[in-house]
Amino acid sequence: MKCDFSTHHRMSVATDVVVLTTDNKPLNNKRKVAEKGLQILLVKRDEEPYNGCWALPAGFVNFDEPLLECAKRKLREKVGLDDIYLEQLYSYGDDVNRDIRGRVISIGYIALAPKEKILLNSERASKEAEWFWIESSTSEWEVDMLSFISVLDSSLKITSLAFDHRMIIADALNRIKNKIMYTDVGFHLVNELFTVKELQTVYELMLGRQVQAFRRVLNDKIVETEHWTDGKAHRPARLFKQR
Amino acid sequence: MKCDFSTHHRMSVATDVVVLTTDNKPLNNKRKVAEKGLQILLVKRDEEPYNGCWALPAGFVNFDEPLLECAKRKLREKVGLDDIYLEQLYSYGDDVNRDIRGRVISIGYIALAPKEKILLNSERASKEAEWFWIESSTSEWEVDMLSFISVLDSSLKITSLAFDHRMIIADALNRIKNKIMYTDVGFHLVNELFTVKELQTVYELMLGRQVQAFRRVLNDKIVETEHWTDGKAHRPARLFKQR
DNA sequence: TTAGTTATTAACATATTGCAATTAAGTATA
DNA sequence: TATACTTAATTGCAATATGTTAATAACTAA
Repeated sequence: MKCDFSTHHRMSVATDVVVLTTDNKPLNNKRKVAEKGLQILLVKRDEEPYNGCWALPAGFVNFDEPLLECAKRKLREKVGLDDIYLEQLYSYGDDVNRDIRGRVISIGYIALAPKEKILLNSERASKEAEWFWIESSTSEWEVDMLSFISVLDSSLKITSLAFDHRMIIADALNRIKNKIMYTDVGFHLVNELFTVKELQTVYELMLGRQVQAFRRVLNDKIVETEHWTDGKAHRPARLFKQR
Repeated sequence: MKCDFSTHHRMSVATDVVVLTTDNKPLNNKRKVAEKGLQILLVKRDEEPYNGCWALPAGFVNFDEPLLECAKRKLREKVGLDDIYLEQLYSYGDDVNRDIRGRVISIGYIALAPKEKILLNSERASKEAEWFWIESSTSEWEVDMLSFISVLDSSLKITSLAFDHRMIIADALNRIKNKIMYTDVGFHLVNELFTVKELQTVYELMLGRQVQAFRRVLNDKIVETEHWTDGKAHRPARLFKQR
């Protein structure tokens, strides 16, 4: 059977971006230590379906637009982000009814950046965009175990996200978890200059476990600089950069 | 700017499948040992563009068809394969002109199977499908270094493949290479019962290097059976199965 | 019987990692 | 100023994993 290149098989293609970063959690009464946590950027939808629901920054790919360019554009338009690390995650299109409006194939992307870099552009961000803490009750990033808690209002806990975005987020977290020890993706979540502790925290948050002798393990991926954290507290730490 | 769900952004979506297996290479005059090699299944196109060129088994996704189902269907239709391991690879759509006919997003898939399993269905295979040896002059699967040599006619060496299929193949090989030591994908390339040597060969072909003390490394992934290779040559080898 | 081939295990060196202790350099406070 | 406290960074040791080589086992072929 010849395949005719007509319109009968045309469908909509969208990109969905999982924007991840880390930040200091609010100080716990019991412990004075500034614990770090994982954050994800979500936007509140203002149209059907899922109107009012929180969702990943997403949008349709224009007919003459590269996929990656669409992901970048949506980050620019919806949350004012630019020049951020992006990698393709997975394509979602096995459930033909994943979007009630019609057949939509969605290309998932992962975006990573240190919080400082993102804050620079935050004034341009949409008012409907907000950071949420990512929590998981297991060391695995399982769909059922994921929860999202508002950074601004800890009483706001999202249990349902638009479309299949919960699954996309779980896939993104597992992707990073699986490759962080074997690749250099972790460096996208710290500044150009970073302390060993900062980088270690990123790795441990993604892995959901501690990493022993981190300095030794990462030794050939990082290089000392002559800069130090300013000594406002305790012993100053040496700043490193990626080799 | 609201996104209108009309037809202006609709495009064609296709699946491209990289079918990989291993087989015995023809006996070399100098060495009697039956060396193994990697093979890929390609089909000869019978329509424009790239009419007459070799290409990956591929085709357009129907409007109401899951992506994975489309990949399965194309393997059935074009090369008579069924019940074969399939995993999604990557989606190709950054070059808006990758198909001269219009905007086409292609979802790449990887299919793996031992040659014996594939041969069972070979009678149903298209006459225009053929296995090719995959060679690389480096230990990396680089696009420039890949070459494809016909299994049936060693003088037939493909230097150009249809569309961006050469890149898709390189991506597929690197994907398997990167995950074979940390996952169980390698088992899809051997039979249910296999010798240590057979599994080791699969790993070494994908990695492009030797793996020392393979039995020890894979020890917790395999389990002994009471079956042995039939003693037609030399010492019989114990057959294992996946744990 | 002996040499040749493949399979399998073992022995040893080296590399990596988990774990715990130690030293270093700052702050806070009595 | 002395002491306790906090964080940073290094070191030592045990346990595990891997690279390398050798030894042993089971069969074929001459």
